[in-house]
Formats: sequence, structure tokens, C-alpha cells
Amino acid sequence: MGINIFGIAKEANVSIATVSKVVNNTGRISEKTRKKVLEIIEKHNYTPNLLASALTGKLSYTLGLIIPNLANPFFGEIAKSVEDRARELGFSVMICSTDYDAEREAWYFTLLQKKRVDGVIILSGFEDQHTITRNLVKPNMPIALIARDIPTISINSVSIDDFVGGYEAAKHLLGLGHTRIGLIVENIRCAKERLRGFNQALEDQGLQFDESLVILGDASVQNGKKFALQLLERNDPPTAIFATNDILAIGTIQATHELGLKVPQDLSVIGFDNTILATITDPPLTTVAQPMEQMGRQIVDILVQEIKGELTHKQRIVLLPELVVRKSTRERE
Amino acid sequence: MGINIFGIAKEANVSIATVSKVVNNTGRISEKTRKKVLEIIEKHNYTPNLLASALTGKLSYTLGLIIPNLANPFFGEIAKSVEDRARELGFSVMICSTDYDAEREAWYFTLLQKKRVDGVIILSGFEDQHTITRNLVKPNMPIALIARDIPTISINSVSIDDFVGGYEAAKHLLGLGHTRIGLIVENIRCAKERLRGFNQALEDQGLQFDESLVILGDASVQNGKKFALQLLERNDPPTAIFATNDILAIGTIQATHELGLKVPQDLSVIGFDNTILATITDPPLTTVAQPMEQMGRQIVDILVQEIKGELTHKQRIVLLPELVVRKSTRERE
DNA sequence: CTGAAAGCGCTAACAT
DNA sequence: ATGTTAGCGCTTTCAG
Repeated sequence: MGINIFGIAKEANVSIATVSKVVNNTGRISEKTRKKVLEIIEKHNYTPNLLASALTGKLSYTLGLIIPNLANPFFGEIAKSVEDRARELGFSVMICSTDYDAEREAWYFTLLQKKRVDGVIILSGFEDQHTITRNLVKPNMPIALIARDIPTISINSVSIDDFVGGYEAAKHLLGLGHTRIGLIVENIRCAKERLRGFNQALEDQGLQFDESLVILGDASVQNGKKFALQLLERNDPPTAIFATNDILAIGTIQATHELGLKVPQDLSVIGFDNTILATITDPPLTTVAQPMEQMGRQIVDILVQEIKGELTHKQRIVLLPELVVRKSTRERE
Repeated sequence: MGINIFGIAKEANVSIATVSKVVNNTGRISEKTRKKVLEIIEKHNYTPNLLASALTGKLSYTLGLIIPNLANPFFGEIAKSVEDRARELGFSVMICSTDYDAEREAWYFTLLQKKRVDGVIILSGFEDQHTITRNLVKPNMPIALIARDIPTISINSVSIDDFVGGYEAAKHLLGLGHTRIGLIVENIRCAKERLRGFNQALEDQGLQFDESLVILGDASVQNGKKFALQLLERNDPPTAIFATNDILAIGTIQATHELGLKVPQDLSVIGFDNTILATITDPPLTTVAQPMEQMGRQIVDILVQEIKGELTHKQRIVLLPELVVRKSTRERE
């Protein structure tokens, strides 16, 4: 194919070491030869082979991002902020969609390993932390978790306090006078944390937690709708529903449409994440916001520090979620 | 760090050539030595260095994806389908967000070049086709365009017929009796194509195109709202608005909320793309659908064929968009 | 069926 | 200030 460092060196009448130095701005090179080399490089449109460079022990300057599904706006926003910050720091990001499939995750772990990425950022459900330990921690690959956490292993992470998020959601609803509250809970660890926080708030009010009011399942608008329908068609339907993410909450709103109910008059709905979706539903969705942008930036910063050996201690950063009140919740009538 | 092919070879009492062969399933190896090598590999958790492999002339098995912004659901869905298909074919994808910034695009083009990706998929605005010609076409990098097209150069692409899409949108609105129609047009080539198609439909009905009813700008909900407000606060507001993507259309709907107007009673709104957003607004958005999933799959197929030298001719695939009628449009009153 | 050896394109001492 | 050279880890003829 194209010309390589040798070709450039020959044509410029210098050694490849010299060319390497001008390309990388290292060592001392006279202005004159630098100029000449640059000229030849320009002329041939020479692009240094970063693979070869990485092979000699330098970084590959690429990060892996393990993420369930880019078509979900929450993950899309996370991915965007990760990519943004990575680019600022000179790293590319390889995206790896997993759909929470543990097998696929494992596969990607070893692939990233083979491609010698400098580090990997993981957003997963973590039912099974064995695969990450085995495939990444053991081979000493720098890793960092985003928006999720595994409390039991020592690992960099930035996430939110899901417990508090759930607690806030409950507090809001309770404050509005709701006591029968339905729960639609995604089937992943962090959502269950939100559920726990929620229950704590109930308990703090001396209220009984009604197990029959919680439904677990995968996140999709469809499921949200289906589950909400189940909840609302009971004889004793809840007056409010807390869904552990916006997608599910939107399904819930759609269920009310189908039943001819009005949100928030007939049912209060609260979501989680504060994706763009929350702003465009009608009514706009009250939700618990995750600082996606910030999480993305921070995790990249941490990971890159770790990669460069500038991180003395592993960090676990826990941000606080924030209730965003819009129009989908109101006082119980 | 970890062990390499040499270490494995030594421990297995074979040559590195043999190890290479068992790893890649090439050449002929006795079942016995294969087993032994595999054992050692397993024992040390050896992961072949794909960078080194790529250096010897093999593919790097990674594709670049140039895309404006993953936080936009349209691009998120495209990215998802690209990644899906790429994975199926054994390729990873490196994502490169550009925000339509030509400089950033150019920067990424050369970066991908340096990283020796096997090919790149581009989704861009293409005001300036010079940068792609110079940075990719010239160095002979396999490329393919998705959802966009540059009619003037020979290049692989799968996109939709934007002209037809615009035409369909207009036809729908005209069929409902609307004649004063506002246009909110994103400031990129393909959106202008949609506008052209739109105008053609007007013309075919013998209607006059009113230049003052079209507003150009960047795509964001905010802008959509702002532009719609401009349109609706005129003395002679339109009875329908066509926005060249769902985001803009949603902004339009929000503008009607602000003005106390009802969609579709007071204003018909039609979007473009058919992202998830269109299904969750209230009312659900009538829109022109792009087959995002299919475009993603097909472009990857084509690009990979090209990479493997199996493509005899460049292909330009044009899919037809499809009107999806929901509740945001109705007969003019 | 297996191994020796010549690269692939670049970096980083170590000379000069 | 510049050049020499020994790798980096792997693939691939070509012999044996």
C-alpha cells in the first residue's frame, strides 16, 4: 500500500529514527531536516502506522466501551459523553453492544484484550461478576464501571446512588399523598437498589410495602405498557407508579392512554434517568435524573489516569441523582 | 505483560509457526500437538496480539463509523444496527462523533487511517466533499456512505430517496386539504432534498411555493420549537408544518403546547425518520420512516465485501421511505 | 506435519 | 543532531 517510514527516510536522506523523531516531536532535530522530512511526508500523504507503534509498547490509544444498546437514548447519551471526553484526551472508543448478554460481554472482553485496547469502560447488568473478573481484572486490563457498581470488588467506578434515587422518588410520591404505589422494576441490580430505596422511604413513613404491586421485567416501552396494564387493571389499582427508567415509565403513560386514564389526574407516573424522552412525552415526565454527561467525562478521566499510571488509588465515585419534577405527578385526589 | 507466542511455543516444545497455526486453524497440525498447544494457551490465558497480526498484512477487523451525535436517537439506532451487523461479520466498530464539524471529520479520517481500520462508514452532512476525497478516497481506504449520498462521486452508499420522502409528506398533507404548509428544514443536503420533493408535490398540484414559510436551521428540539413559534405567530400562520426530522417536529409540537394550540386540530405536524421519539409524543407523530436497521445492515455488508475484495462494482442503494400515519395530522378544518 | 527465518512498520536505547 | 540496531508479536513462505 502506502509509503512507510523507510520510504520517507530514504527520500529525505535521513534515517528512520530521524523521521520517527519528527513525527513524534521527540529528540532534537534541526529545523532544516525537520522541514525537509515534513515536506516529504506531506508530499506522499504519509500516515504513520499506529498499530506498529503500539506494538513497540506505546499505547494503542483506544478504549473499549461495553454498553447494552445504543438505540436506547440513555445509553446513547452515555456513549456520546464518553466518546467526547475520550477524544479530547486523544483516545478513540470502540463500541461493544451487548444487550446485557453475559456471553457477548465475555466475548467482547477477550476481543478487546486481543486488540490491546488500553482500557475498557463497562456498563452492564452484572448478574455475573465472574466473567469480568476472569477476563479483565485477572489479565490486568485497566477497567472502569459507569452508571453501575459492583460493591464487592475493588474497581474504578462512577455511578449514582440508586438507593437514594429510589428513596427520592418515593418521597416525592408520598409527599403528594400517594400510598398505593405500583413499581415497575427493570431486572438488573441497580434497579433493585432503586426499589430498595423506595421501600425504605415507605418504611420510614410507617407504610407497608405491598409485594404484589411490584413487577419485574426487561426494559422496553412495550413491557412498560404491559406491566402498567397489569397493575391498573387490578381491582385495587395504585394511584401512582414508579418505573425504574424512563422507557418503562413511557410505556406506563401509554397504558393510561389505552385505558382512557389521564396522567397525572388519574395516575401519577415517575420515571428514572431523565433522558430526552422524559421531556417530550405528554405530559412531560417527572423523573429522577442521572448526570449522564458528567458520569461519562469522569469515568474517562479516571480510566485514562489509570492507564497512564497516574492513579494511585482506585476510585469509586458516587454521584447523587436529582428529582426533576415535571407534569406527570400530582397530589392524589 | 502477558505471555506471547514465543512463550507458548517454548512451553509446548514447538515452534511459533506451529502455535500460530493452531491459533488460526491454518495448515495441518496433528491432533496431538494441537491439543498440547491449546492446553498451554488455556493455562496461561494467552490472547494473541491482533495488532501484531494486523501488522503482518492481515485485516485489523475494525471499522470506523463517522456519525454526528449518538445522543440523537436516529443516529443511535443507526449505530446500533451497524455495530450489530459488524459484530456478526467479525468486525469491531470505532465510533467517531463529529457533530457535523468538517474539521473534526477530517481529523477522524486521518486518525482512522493511522489506526489502519479496514474501512469506514460515513454519515455526515457533506457540505464539503473535498475532505473525504482527499483523506479517504485518495489513500484508497474502503468507504461507504449511510443515510446520505454524494451523487457526484463514485462511492458505495445506502440511503433513502429523500426527494420521494419529501414528496410523500407533502402529498399526505395536501390530501388532507392543507395548502399553507410551514417547513422547518435542517441545514444539510439531504433535508434540502426533502424540501425539493415537497415543493415538487406542491407544484404538481398547481400550488405556489411560499418561500417565506420555510425556515432553515440546525436540528434540536429547541430550534424546532423556536422556528415553529416564528411560523405560528405570523398573521397568516400555516395549518400544517413539515419538519425534516422528528426532533424538529417534536419542537414544533412543543411550540403548540406553549401557544395553547392543539395538534392535530389546530395544526397538523409531520416529521421525518420515525425514531422512537415519534411513537412517544402526544399525539404520536405522523412521520416519514427511514429503514434504519436495514440501512445499517446493508452498508456493513457492502463495506465488508469491498474490504474482502468481493465487490466488483461500487453500489449505490436507494431505499424508499415510507409514510407512517399516526395522530399528528388530520383534515384541515 | 513441523520449524527456520524473513519480514510487517515503528520505537528507543545507544552510538557517533 | 543524526544514525544503527535490536526488538515488539505475529504470519507466511519454504525446507525438511
